[in-house]
Amino acid sequence: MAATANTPPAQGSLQLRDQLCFALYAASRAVTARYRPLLDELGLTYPQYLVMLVLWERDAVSVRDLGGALQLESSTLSPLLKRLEANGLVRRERRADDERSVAVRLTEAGADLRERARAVPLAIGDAMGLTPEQDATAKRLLRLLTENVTRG
Amino acid sequence: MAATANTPPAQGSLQLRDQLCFALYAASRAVTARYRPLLDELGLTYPQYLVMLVLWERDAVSVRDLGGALQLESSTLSPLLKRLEANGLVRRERRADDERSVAVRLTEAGADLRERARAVPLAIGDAMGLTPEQDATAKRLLRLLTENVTRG
DNA sequence: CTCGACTAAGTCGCGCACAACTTAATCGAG
DNA sequence: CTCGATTAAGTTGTGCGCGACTTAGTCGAG
Repeated sequence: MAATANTPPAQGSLQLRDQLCFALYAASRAVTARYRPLLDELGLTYPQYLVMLVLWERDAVSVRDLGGALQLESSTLSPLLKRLEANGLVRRERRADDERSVAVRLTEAGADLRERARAVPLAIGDAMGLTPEQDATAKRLLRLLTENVTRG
Repeated sequence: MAATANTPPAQGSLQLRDQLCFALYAASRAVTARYRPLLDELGLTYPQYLVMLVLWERDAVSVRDLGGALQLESSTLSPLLKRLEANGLVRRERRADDERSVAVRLTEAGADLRERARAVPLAIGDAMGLTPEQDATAKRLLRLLTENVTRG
């Protein structure tokens, strides 16, 4: 009976609760859900918010570089950017020096949104409720995991 | 210049690389991507695989309980289960004692798939490349994070 | 210069994920 | 017993996320 309670997860267990992958999947959706009401206020979805984070750091980014930063395909980004453009937050224009490439730039409204977005990471950090050490450890492990799983 | 390299992330930074939420989002998608070729062999998507994990543990589960285990809405599960049924892996039948509830059961093919799925967690665990301690820490932190973010 | 390889962005189809809603069954206060 | 509230499952609409493919522009060997 003690075997059920305290046995460490067997290698290759098919039990849902043993699996890191599920903890990851559940946590990711839970965090996104937590963002939703805050981002609704800004008229953004979570992936749109990530794109805006990149543009607030550095304006005039190509779709390719956005994909590199966010690890997203152009087939995901193109429609998303179209929606951001329709909402008046970004403009897209072909690069003069390479007509294949498209530069995504903030509009005035897109740049202005930054101020209103400042409260978001604080609110989320607060909701996450991890100590700075836990936060750092989590980030370190998740990056290592991403690295390992992507290479391999 | 040392400030750029070694400054700890400011509270409420809008920098993408500082954010735990992005590390989580990226890791989750990277892990799912790693599963994809393995699950293609079994004719499953990743969320379908999670449903099968639950059913392999305990057969005849209601949609409600599946939702509880996986933290998914019926609006996500209903079409997913329909596809699993179309692929011959599960059956759905109304409960006699409560006609609102639907019991999801494995077909023979669904039960048989379990054997072929045994290799999957091992392969993924291997690809993740974390030590048992790192794996345990990651799970612990992700569950804590999910808990905090869900309650709050 | 030319033409085939490569690259950037975008389209299309499918399967989630979830909010808002609908339908049907059950429950429980009066 | 009855009827309003609750609950389970499903439907609809929107936005990802990605594989497979298309279109258009660039590059480089010959």
